Amino acid sequence: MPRPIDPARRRARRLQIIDAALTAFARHGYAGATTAEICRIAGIGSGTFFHHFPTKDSVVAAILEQGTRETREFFGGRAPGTPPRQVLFDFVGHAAADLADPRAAGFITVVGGLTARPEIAAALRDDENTLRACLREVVAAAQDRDEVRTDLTADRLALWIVLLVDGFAGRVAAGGFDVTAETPLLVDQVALLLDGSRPGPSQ
Amino acid sequence: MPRPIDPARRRARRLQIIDAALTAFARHGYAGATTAEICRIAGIGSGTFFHHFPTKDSVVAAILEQGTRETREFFGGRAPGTPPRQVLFDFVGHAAADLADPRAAGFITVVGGLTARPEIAAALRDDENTLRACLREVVAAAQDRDEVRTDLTADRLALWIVLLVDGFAGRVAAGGFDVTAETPLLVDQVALLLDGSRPGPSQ
Amino acid sequence: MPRPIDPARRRARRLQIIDAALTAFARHGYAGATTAEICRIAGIGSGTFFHHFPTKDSVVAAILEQGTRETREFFGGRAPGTPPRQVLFDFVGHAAADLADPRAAGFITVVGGLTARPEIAAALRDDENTLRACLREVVAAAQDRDEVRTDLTADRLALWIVLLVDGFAGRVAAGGFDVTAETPLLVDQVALLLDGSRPGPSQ
Amino acid sequence: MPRPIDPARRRARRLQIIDAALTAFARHGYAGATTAEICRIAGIGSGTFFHHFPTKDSVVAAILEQGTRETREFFGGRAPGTPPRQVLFDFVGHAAADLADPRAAGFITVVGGLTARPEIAAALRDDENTLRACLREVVAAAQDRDEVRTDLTADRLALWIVLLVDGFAGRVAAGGFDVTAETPLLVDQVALLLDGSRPGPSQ
DNA sequence: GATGAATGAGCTTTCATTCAT
DNA sequence: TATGAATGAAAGCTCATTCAT
Repeated sequence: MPRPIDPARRRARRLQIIDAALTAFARHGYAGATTAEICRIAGIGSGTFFHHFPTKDSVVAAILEQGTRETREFFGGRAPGTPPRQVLFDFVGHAAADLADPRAAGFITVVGGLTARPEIAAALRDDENTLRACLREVVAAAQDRDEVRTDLTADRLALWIVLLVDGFAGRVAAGGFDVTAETPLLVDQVALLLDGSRPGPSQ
Repeated sequence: MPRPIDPARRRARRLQIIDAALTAFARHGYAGATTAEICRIAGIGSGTFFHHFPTKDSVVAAILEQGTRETREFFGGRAPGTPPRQVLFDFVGHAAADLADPRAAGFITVVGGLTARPEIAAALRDDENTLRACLREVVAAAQDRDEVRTDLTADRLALWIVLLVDGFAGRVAAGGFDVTAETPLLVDQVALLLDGSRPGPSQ
Repeated sequence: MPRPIDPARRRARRLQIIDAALTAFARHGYAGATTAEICRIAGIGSGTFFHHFPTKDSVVAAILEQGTRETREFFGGRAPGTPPRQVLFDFVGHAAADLADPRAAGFITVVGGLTARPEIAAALRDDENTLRACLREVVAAAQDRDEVRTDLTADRLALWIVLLVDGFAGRVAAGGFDVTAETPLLVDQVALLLDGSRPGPSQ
Repeated sequence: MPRPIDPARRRARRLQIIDAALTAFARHGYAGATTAEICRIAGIGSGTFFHHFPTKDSVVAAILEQGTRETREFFGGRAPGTPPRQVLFDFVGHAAADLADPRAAGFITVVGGLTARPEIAAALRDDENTLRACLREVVAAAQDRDEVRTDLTADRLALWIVLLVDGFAGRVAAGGFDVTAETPLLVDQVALLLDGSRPGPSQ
C-alpha cells in the first residue's frame, strides 16, 4: 500500500536539507561539511539524505539552481514600466540584501573552489549564464534609452556588474564587512560603471 | 664530515613543491589535488613532500605567505618619488599582471573556501591585513596630496580596491575573461573609485 | 519507520571485534596487529571497525575495561559467607584459569608496553586500581579475622598478590609454561606470602 | 687515507646510542620511540645511527645481549667459595638494584610486547635461557648442599625465581613502587620459595 | 519513506632505511 | 665516519554511499 507521496512534504524535506547544508558549508567549507554533519543539523538520518539527493554534490547544485531560479524570477517579476537602469540598481540592491545572510556569502566563496566537480561546475555555469543573460538584456534596453553608456557592449557591462557584486560577496565572506553600510558604495560604483565618466572631463 | 647543508637547495625544493601544488590546486581544487598528485607533478616521493611541509595545509599557507612577502616587497620597492596615486595604479596593474598566470586566479578561488582550516585562515588573514595596511598607507598619502577623494577614509578605499581586484580575480577564474583586454577597465574602475561620484570635476 | 536499532546486535559486533583484536594482538603484538588484520579476522570491512571503535587504541581500552568489569563482578559475586582468605585463593585460581587462554597472557604482555598511549594508560591504571582496591578490601577483612598476617598492610599484600599473578602471566606469555601444572605452586606462593612465616634469610 | 678505526670510539658510540634508545623506549614505548627521537637524544644524525646498527630492532637486541653478557659475568664473577644459596640471594639483590634505574623496568615491559619481531624474540629467548641456565646450575648446587628444598626440580625453581623478579620489574614499571623499600620482601619471597611450604598450607 | 550499520576506496601522514656527499 | 635529504611502503582513519529492515 504505497503511501500517497505528498509532494509538499517532499519539497519541505528538500528545503530542510538544503538549509542544513548551507549552514554546514558556510561553517566548515565543502570538504569539512560531511554528509553526517548536514544530517545532524537537519535532524535526519543519512539514509534520508540520500533519498532526496543522490550525491553530496547534488545538494550544492540544487542550491545553485535555486539561486538561478530566483534570478529568473527577479528579472521576470519587474513591473513592466520600470526603467531598465532602475532594474539594474534594484538587482544590485537585491543581491546585496541576499548577502546579509552570512551563509550566502560563505557559500559563494566555498562554491568558487569547486569547479573541479563536473555537476557543480555545470550548475555554476548555468547560474552565471542566466544572470549575465538577464543583465545583458536589461543593460541593452537601458542603452537603447540612453540611460547607460554605449561605448561598452551590453555584455561587457553585465560582466562587470557581476564582477562588482562578486567582489562585494567576497568581502562579506572575508568578514568585518558591514553589508548595509557598504551597499550604497556598491550602488555608486555600479553607477560609475554605467556612466563611465573617466578621468578627464566628467560626463 | 657533516655534509655542509645547502640552504639554496632546500629553498629550491620548496619552490618546486609550491609550484607543483599551485598547478594541482588550480587544476583539481584543494580536495581534488591529492598530495600524491602534487608529488607526481613535482617529480618527488611523498616522503620528500612531508620532509619539507608538515601538512598539506601548510603548502597553501606557504603559498599565501609568499604572496604576502611579495606584496610587502612591491610596496617597499617603489621609487621614493613616485606619486602615491601612481603607486596605487601600479599596484593594480601589477596584481592584474599576476593574474595572467591562470593558476593564480584558480588558487585564489580555491583558497577562498578554505577558511575552515585554521592554518590557512591565519595565513589568509595575514595576507589580507598586510595588503590592506600597505594600500591604506598609500591611499592616505594620496589623500594628503589631494590626489584622491577624502570623503571616504583611507581604510575604506583600500578595502574597495581589494574588492575590485578580488572581483577581477574571480572573473579570471570563472574563465572566458581576457585579462589584458579587461585590465584597462579595472584601472578605470579604480580611478572612478578614487575620484568619487561624478558631480564636479574629476581629479 | 525507523528500523528499531538492536542494541544486542551492536554489542555482539563489538565483542566480535574485541575478540578478533585479542587474537591479532597476541599473535603480532600491538604495532604488528594492523587494523586491516583485525578486520580480516573479524570478517568485517575497515569502515565497520571504525564505526564501532573510534581508534585502534580504543579497542585495547575496551578490552581492559571489560577485564575491569569482570574483576568487579568476580569480587561482587562471592557468596557472602565465604571466608576472605578463601576469596583470595579463589581469585588467584580464577586469574590463573583466565590465563589458560594463551591470548590473555599475550595481551597482558603486549599492553604493558603501551603506557605511552594516554587512553590505554588510563584504562590500565583504572584496571589496576580496581583490582588492588578489591584485593585490599578482602585482605583487610582476612586480617580482621586473623586469617592473614598483619605485619604488612592490606595494601601492600594486595600489591604483592598482583605482582605474583603478573609474574605468572609473564611466564605464560614467554611460553613453555604449563599453566595447570604451575597453578598449585602459584597458590602455594600466595599462601606463603599471606602467612609470611619466614625461617630467617638463610636456611 | 682511511682513518684508523678506533674500536674504543666505536664502542663508545654504540653505548651512547644504546643509552639514548633506552631512554626513548622507556619514555615513549617501542613504536613511539622513533629512530629520529633516539638520534636527537643521542645528539647524532640518522645516518650515524644506521652506521652502528643495521635496524631499529637490532638496538633492542643489542641491549638485551648486553644484559645477557652481564648476567653471565655476574654468575661467572662470584667468589668460588660463596655458598650457592647466597649466590641466589645476591642475584636477586643485584637484579633489584638494576631496576632502580626506572628505564630498565620500562624497557623490560616494553620489550615484552615485541615477541613478534624475530630478532628481538631470539635475543629475548637467549637472555632468558642464559639466565635460567645460570640459575638452574646454582640452584642444583644449593640442592646438593641441602640449602634448598629438593621437592621441586632445579629448573622449576629457577623459573620461579625469574617469575618473581619479572613480577617485581612489572610493579616497578607500573609506577608508585618503591624499589628499595620492597626489595626485602622480594628476598623474603624468594626465601619462602626456596624453602617451600610448611605443613598446614591453608591458614 | 526513513533509518543507520556496513562498506571500502582513497586519503594524509609516518618512519625505518638508503646513499651521495 | 658522519650526515640528513630523499624515499616509498604501509598504516590509521574518513566519509560518501548502499541497502536490509
